Amino acid sequence: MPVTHTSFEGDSAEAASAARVRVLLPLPLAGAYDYAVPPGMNVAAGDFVSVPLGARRVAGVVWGQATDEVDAKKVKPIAARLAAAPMSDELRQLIDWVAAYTLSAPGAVLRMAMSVPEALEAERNLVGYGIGETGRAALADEAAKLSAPRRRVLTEASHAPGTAADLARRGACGAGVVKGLTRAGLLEPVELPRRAPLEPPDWRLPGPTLSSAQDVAATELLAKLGQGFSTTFLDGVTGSGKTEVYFAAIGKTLEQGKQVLVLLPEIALSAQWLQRFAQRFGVAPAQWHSDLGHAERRDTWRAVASGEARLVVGARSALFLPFHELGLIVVDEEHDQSFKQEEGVIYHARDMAVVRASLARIPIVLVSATPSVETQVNVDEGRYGRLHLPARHGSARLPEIRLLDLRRTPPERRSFLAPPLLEAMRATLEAGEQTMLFLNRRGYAPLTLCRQCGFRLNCPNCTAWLVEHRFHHRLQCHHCGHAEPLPPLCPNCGAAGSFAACGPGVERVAEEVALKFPKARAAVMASDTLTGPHAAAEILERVERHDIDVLIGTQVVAKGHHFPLLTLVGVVDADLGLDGGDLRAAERSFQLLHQVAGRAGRAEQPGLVLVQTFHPENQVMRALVADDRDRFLRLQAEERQRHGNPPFGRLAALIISGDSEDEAESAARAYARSTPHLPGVEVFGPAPAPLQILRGRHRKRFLVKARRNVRIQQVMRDWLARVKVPSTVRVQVDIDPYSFL
DNA sequence: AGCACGCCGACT
DNA sequence: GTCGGCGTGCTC
Repeated sequence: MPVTHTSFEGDSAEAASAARVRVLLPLPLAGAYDYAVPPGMNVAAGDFVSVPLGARRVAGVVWGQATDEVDAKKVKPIAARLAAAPMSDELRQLIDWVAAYTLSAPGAVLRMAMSVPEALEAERNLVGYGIGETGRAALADEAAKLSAPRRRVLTEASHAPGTAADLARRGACGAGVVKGLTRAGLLEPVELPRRAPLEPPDWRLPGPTLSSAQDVAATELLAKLGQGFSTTFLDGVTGSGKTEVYFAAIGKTLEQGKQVLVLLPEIALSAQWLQRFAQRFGVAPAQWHSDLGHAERRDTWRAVASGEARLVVGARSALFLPFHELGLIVVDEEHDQSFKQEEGVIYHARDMAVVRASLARIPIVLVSATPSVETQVNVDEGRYGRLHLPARHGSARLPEIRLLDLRRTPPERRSFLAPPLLEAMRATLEAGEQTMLFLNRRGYAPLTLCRQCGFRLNCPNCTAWLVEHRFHHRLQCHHCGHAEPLPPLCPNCGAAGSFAACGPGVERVAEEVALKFPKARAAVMASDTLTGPHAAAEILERVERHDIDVLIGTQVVAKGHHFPLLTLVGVVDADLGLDGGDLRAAERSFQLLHQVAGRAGRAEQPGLVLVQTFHPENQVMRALVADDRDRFLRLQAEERQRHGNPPFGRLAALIISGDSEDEAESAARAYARSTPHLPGVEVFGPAPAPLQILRGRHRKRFLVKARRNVRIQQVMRDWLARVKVPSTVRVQVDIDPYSFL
């Protein structure tokens, strides 16, 4: 093949363009840019390159053959080909796919796959010092004149080389001694690896004995490995042993020499999963999440690209890691909303994981005890397979769930726990057992108002109330992070001491518990009272040791963790998630409450769950009490079908925001004038967004609803192209919106 | 995303 | 008289 400067195929007929390639840059540009391949350089699609862009140099990826459309005068040569292993075809296809699906710039998607630019540079080893021939001779020669520090350092170096600082520390002397020894030729510079190599997970370790149901499921799952793309929903309640089933598939995939990706929500809080993995495979897995340090990120990215990391467990962004030999993807807690990224490139990691698996021609397993309606419908319609695990004999039985109708048994004034719940708590305490109170609301009170004039304390940047946090002595906005001290006087009427807290948050429930059960040891667990994963682990340990009688928490307490003495769960306000025009509100409530309820009880003694609600007749409450998930899902699916909602129809949101109400309003009018009128497409709006002002920006929303067979991306693209708005106006498209704020 | 170019307020 | 604010627009 006449490879002038590139190694693309079929370029013999266009020798001129053969020297030009498209390079995708990790920037939100409309498309890839063309660059000339300098003589002597050889590049292929997927190669990482460094290219000039304006005055700077940017790393990018060769995306393909260039056309000759761009003026030759503009085209600059590639500066260098980078050492990193080229990006796989599969990952490049995923990036294009996600960009097209979400209506994002391809470069913006690429940026997620190139989140650590330093990882592209060749791995540099550390300069260290080891003992040389002369040094060894000097050390062996008793008569040699060696100072005590020099002798200590040489002895240390003879055991193992190290960096200058390392040897000085081990020899208990200054760095000058190492320097001197090097100058004298007794120590010689050597290259040291920058970090210890990753231990691969050991799939040979014997797993636990599987129950017959687990064994059947595992066998079926194993049969799918290496057989191309398939999607399997692994269905089972907590304690049914789902994890062991997919661990079997992981072991087999590792044995076949393939890499594995496990996506988890909120990885920072799942120390328990890591522990389980380590128990099963002998080592901690490589991790990928937002609180990794810089060096750790770089090393992990490289280890994935080089194939050193055989398994990665990560949050949604791990989806864009540069695997080359991916053999299996697992999405645990597939229903969890945190898989939906709501900023920047707006995408759903579970759905895009299915796309990656399909492009890579590998199996993917979605795991949940309370599947999303989307997944359930995909199973019903035969697109996804299903493996079901019944609750295991001898495992925790489902607790008894009882509704407390707050209209019939209201709590006392200024109190939030109804008498039957207080009574159950008293009995639980007396029995020496533990209670968990669940309220999905951080802080002390969601609203603070002035009793004199009725003024409500609002966020200056958002259309939202400020939430009082007594723990931090502040008022906080839960949308933009604004925080301020509680003002001494009412900012509106100047009254002193007139503030009244309205409604409960976890801190206020804790106050009530302290008041009514002064002897009980209580603790609050919410995302803002925890300083990190360690803090969470510490509280859970205290619960385990029975240093805590009552644990009060937000949804961070809903996941995992079985405490044998935890026999009572109280849901303080089960109606919290029900309102709002969100089509997934009921589903989300069910998932959360089901998960919370699962915290109560143990094998010998099933627990009790008391659910405080004003709507005992609500579908969610009835499904909870009857423990009838499948019927609930069926009803939800039917309702979505009746209204043409996803997955039976398609939704897209258009969010317009500007610095002023006027700006947002006039931009919204411009879009309204060009609203698409197409068969099977309905447009709602413009409406002020429920959060009219968010982070100081005024917002308007359109909602587009289309029949399933409509290419909604094309509809949105055309609409956007018809309208011109000032550049200060931001226009975001959210395909398959989950949040309606 | 950077970075430069470009027109209006407080300083040497 | 300049230094510098960040609005606007481009980068193959």
